[in-house]
Amino acid sequence: MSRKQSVTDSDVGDMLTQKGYRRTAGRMALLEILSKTRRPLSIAEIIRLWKKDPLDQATLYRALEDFARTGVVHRSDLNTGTARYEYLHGRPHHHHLVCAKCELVEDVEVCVITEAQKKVLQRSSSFTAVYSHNLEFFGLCTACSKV
Amino acid sequence: MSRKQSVTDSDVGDMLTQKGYRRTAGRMALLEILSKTRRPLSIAEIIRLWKKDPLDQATLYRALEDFARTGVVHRSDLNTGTARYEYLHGRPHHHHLVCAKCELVEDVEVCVITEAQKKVLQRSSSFTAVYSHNLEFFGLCTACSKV
DNA sequence: ACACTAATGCGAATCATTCGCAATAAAACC
DNA sequence: GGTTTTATTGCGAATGATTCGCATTAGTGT
Repeated sequence: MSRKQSVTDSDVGDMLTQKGYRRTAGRMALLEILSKTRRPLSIAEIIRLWKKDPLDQATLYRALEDFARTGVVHRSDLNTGTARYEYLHGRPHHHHLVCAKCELVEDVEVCVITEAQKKVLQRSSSFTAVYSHNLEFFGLCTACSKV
Repeated sequence: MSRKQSVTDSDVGDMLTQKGYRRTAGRMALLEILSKTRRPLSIAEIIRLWKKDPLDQATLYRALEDFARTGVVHRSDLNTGTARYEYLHGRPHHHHLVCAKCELVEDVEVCVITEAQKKVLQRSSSFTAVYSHNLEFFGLCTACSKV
C-alpha cells in the first residue's frame, strides 16, 4: 500500500526480473543491503555489511555498475575518493549532507535546483542540454562537532 | 582595474608568500597554469599543459593538496573518477556543468544555494553545521549532442 | 654565509577500480 | 527432465589514481 519504505525479498527479486537481470543469490543480497540502508554506501561499507560467504569485489563492482546504468541505484562521488551507491526506492533523486570529518552521510530530501537548472542551461555558452545534477552539502555532524 | 581576471607572475608569487608557501619554480608554474584556466583541471590535464622540465606526480599531488587545504584552489570530484583542481581567483565558490560524454567542464557563476543551505541544516537530524556545498550539473555539450 | 625546514625527486606501496577468461548457474527452449 | 543460451561469478592479474618514505635540494630568515 502506498509508498514503500523497505523492500521484501520478492520485491527485490521482481525488480531484478523486471529489469532483465537474473535472480542470483548475490544480487539479491546486494539489493537487500542497499534497500535497507537509506543513504549512499561505499564499497567498503557494503563489504562490511555483507553476511553471505566470501564476496568477490569484481563481481560487486560489476553488479553495482549494472544497477547504476539502469537506474536501480544511484552512484555518487562525494569528494571522498571512493564511489558510493544508494538504492533509490523509486525516488527520482535527492541530495546529501556529508560530514567533513567522519564522512557520515545523511540524505537531504528537498530539492531546490530544478528551476535553477533551466537558468544554468540558458546562460551556458557551450551546452545544449542539462539533464541531471549532483548537490552535496559539507559540514560537521553532531558527534564530530563536539571534538 | 578592480577584479582580477588573470594573475601575473608576481601576483602568483605574492599569493604563495602570503599563504606561507615558498616561491618555488614548480609551484609558480603550477599556479600559473591553474590561474590561466578558468575551469577545473584534472591531474592529467595539468601534466599535459606543463611546459617546464619533467614533472614529478607526487610533488604535483602534494602541492595541489596543500593549495586545496588553504583554499587557494578548490578540489572537486565530478563523478569522473579523478579529482580536479581549480584556481578560485578570489571567488568564494561556484558550480560546474559537466558533459556526460566528453567530460568538458564549464563554470557556472551563479549560486542559488546559499539560502537553501540554511534550510538543509535546520531539517537535519544529525548535523550541527553546514559550511559548504558542491553542485554539479550534468548534460551534453554542443559538440557531443550533435553525434 | 648559515641554519632551518619546506619542497622536491624517486621508487615503491597502497587503494580503488577494471579486465580477461574459464567455470557456474539462471532462464528459456525442446 | 535434459539441453542450450548467455548472464553472472570467481579468481588473478592489470590498470590508474593517489600516497608514502626518505634522502636531497633549495627557499627564507638571521
